[in-house]
Amino acid sequence: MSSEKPETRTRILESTVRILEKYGGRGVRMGDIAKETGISRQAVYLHFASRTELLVAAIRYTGDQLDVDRRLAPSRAATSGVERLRLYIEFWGNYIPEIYGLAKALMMAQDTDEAAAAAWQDRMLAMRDGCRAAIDALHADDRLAEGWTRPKATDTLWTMLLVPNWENLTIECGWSISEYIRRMKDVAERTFVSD
Amino acid sequence: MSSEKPETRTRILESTVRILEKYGGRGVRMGDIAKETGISRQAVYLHFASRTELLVAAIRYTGDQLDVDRRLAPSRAATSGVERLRLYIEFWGNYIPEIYGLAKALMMAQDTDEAAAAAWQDRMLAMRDGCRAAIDALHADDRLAEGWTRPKATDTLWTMLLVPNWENLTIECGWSISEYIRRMKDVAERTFVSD
DNA sequence: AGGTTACTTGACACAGTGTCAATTGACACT
DNA sequence: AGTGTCAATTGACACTGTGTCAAGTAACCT
Repeated sequence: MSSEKPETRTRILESTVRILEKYGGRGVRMGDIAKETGISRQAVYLHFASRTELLVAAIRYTGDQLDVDRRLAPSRAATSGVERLRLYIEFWGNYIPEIYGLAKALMMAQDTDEAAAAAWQDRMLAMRDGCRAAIDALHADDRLAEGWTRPKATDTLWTMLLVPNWENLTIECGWSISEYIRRMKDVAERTFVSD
Repeated sequence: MSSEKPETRTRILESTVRILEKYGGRGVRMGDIAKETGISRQAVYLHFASRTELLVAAIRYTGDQLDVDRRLAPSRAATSGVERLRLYIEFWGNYIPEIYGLAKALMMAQDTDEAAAAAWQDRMLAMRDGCRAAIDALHADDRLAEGWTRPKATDTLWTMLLVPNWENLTIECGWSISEYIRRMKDVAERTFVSD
């Protein structure tokens, strides 16, 4: 576990992230990852029992690398519910592009792979917690718009922020990251904030 | 093309829809479809050159069966922009559950299959037209909320109504169809309608 | 009877995942 | 030098699912 020389396991994870990012998660095979790492296909299996296990490890690895806690700090430190909501959307909007390749691969693996589904589910539930915290903060300020219960508002905000929506707006519609963030903040405010 | 006896092609389409609906689009193989139809796997290939072609034909077939034009009539007959928006969401919310199995299969095939991607894209662009019409109607009434251009509002409404969102709210969060419709109308109104 | 059409049967090529066994090369310990 | 161990290599193979191909069959039409 020391870090004197880049361990093969780590090198595999890094090239997995790199290559997945490059091809947007599409059609990346175990052999491609091995080639990118500069080892044999079987050597990958010495470190990860299956493609899914590798994908799951890769998303954990990038999560660690990207230091989610530090990025989340601003929204956690928000002094009002509205500010918390805005800062959380800002965090998330800047975070997605960094994990998109991985996310795409994991989302695609979901269809065939139970473990991948569970791993992605886990990540998305973590994101849901962030949404709930923002909605709760809004509610605590008595600024949650009428007609919403906290769970329903959480469901809705969570759904709005899902990766396929980001994908559609940025990749399909050609929005920039900053436009995505700006407009999602706007939509969320109009939808959830009273007054 | 007469309809005296159910043609094999039609029977294949019907069992495809049935089985896809049953398994939510997951893990349905050509052999399963053949078995469900009561013919050999190869017979399916006599009518459809590939799995994708079959899926595409199946979605067209259900589209025809479900008589989209009739269902769209109310929203097209709306006398105000707001009404048009609400009725369009109502149409769409009732329509998705009927095509969900197919939609899921087609969305999954997208990852590996160019033709499936094109077919689904085509359907989604048709849906986008409906969104644009609703936004245009709102704009014509001068009720499009400030900050929106018509294209950006169209992109956003379109994205909101995408199938994965429906999937998340109903299947994952457990919302009923009517709750989905009610709340989506509400969100869309708060987001796009001024006053 | 002959011909056409729709379907069946069984074999096979191909891609990608995952497994297995035999082998190599480097390093460490004695 | 000799031995053991560990990581990685090589090549073969099983398995699944798609799509292809060729030969055979059965019903229907004239």
